[in-house]
Amino acid sequence: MEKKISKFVLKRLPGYLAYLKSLPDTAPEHISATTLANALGMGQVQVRKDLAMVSDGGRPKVGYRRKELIEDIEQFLGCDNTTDAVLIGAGKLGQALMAYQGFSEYGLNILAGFDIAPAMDMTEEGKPIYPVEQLEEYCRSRKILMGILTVPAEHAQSACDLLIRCGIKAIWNFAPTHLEVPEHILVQNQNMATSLAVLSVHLQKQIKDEKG
Amino acid sequence: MEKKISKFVLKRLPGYLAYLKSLPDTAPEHISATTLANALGMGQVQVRKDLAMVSDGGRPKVGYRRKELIEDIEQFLGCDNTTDAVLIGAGKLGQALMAYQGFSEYGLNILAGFDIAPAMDMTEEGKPIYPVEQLEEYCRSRKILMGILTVPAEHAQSACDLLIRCGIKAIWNFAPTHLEVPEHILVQNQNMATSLAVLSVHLQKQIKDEKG
DNA sequence: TAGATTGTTAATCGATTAACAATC
DNA sequence: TAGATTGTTAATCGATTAACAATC
Repeated sequence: MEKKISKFVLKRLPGYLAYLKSLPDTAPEHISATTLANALGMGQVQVRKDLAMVSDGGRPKVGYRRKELIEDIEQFLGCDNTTDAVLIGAGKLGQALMAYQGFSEYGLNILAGFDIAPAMDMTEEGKPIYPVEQLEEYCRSRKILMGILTVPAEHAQSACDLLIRCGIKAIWNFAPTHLEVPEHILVQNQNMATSLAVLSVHLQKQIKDEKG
Repeated sequence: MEKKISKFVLKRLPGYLAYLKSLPDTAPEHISATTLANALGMGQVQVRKDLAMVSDGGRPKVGYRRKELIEDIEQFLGCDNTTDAVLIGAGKLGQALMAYQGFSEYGLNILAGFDIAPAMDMTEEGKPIYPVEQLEEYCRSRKILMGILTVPAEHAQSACDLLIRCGIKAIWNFAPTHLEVPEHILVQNQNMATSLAVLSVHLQKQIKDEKG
């Protein structure tokens, strides 16, 4: 399975996975790309092509074995081996993320939070929150590669630089700012603003259409 | 400004806006697409084309008047007139979103939260949390058009249906599920799983490259 | 005028879609 | 065999990029 996969495909995979997992055990053992496409409101061909990238378990006439397909997608996405991560900025959002159980489904494990001035030394769920001074030692000793950034926009760049100094290779950025990073570091922006823009423009059009 | 804008452009606009706003008052009055592009690590041509979609204030040799450009983007994105929204699912994430100040920058105002079994009757910041039974009356009387969905995945579809019955036209979905909606309703998925997928695959590759 | 910067028109690139052949 | 479904090859579509003309 040594093909290069496009980001578009990659972003659709979690959708398939979530749907497949949501099916009850009583559901048929096999599922076709067509069925999946209809359920998710997508084109048949696209689903089939996407699945072909990560699995070769598709059999004409019957489709894919559900369990096998789930495993194939999970393996591709790396859900099977968990990634440890640290979170920087243990405010409301940061704590919400640390508390969220669902990440384990995708192989993410937030070990600890860090903050300039921790308001408490652990979350309600018992995850530790440390002062940032301890970040480097923590990351180095545990070989952490992923950092989650939930600090205010004005501190985002310096927090980002710090993470990189600590050996982090991938940053999940919740701050609404552009981050300047070296080439080999990946920043994935979880930018609320972009989603809001889409919604907002849609609503404006909707309102205008109603009037006009 | 009656052009049809692509979603790709739309999603880049908030980035420009955030950067422009982050500049201090002492910064030069004019800014060129080239400068913007370099600052955000993008192509010059793309920035120029994007800006041309929302503003005609660009002057050869000098660039855009910063303030004017900010206004133009804001007007396009509808940041100038606030959108009222309700939030359904007042758990950790829901409360974090209700508390977040930054949305007002983009014209979003979360009026109230709703929950099946509210753990409290307002957030720390003083925003009300009501039982879901009151959702319809609340939305109808205030003509709310936007709903934010922060319920667990298994309740997402029913909560979504409820929002639509209440007259909501646009849904910001934080639940990791596909939602089935009528044609005229817009669902914008703030899907953490897709971002995670991108990060995860990048890290896997990184690790493999180091070994190999 | 010369140079910087804009906006436009054409070329490239990649993703999606459509048509078809292969297979159980 | 016939039909459903897969995977592949070609066509379309749209976004990005490159080249250029226009303007201050």
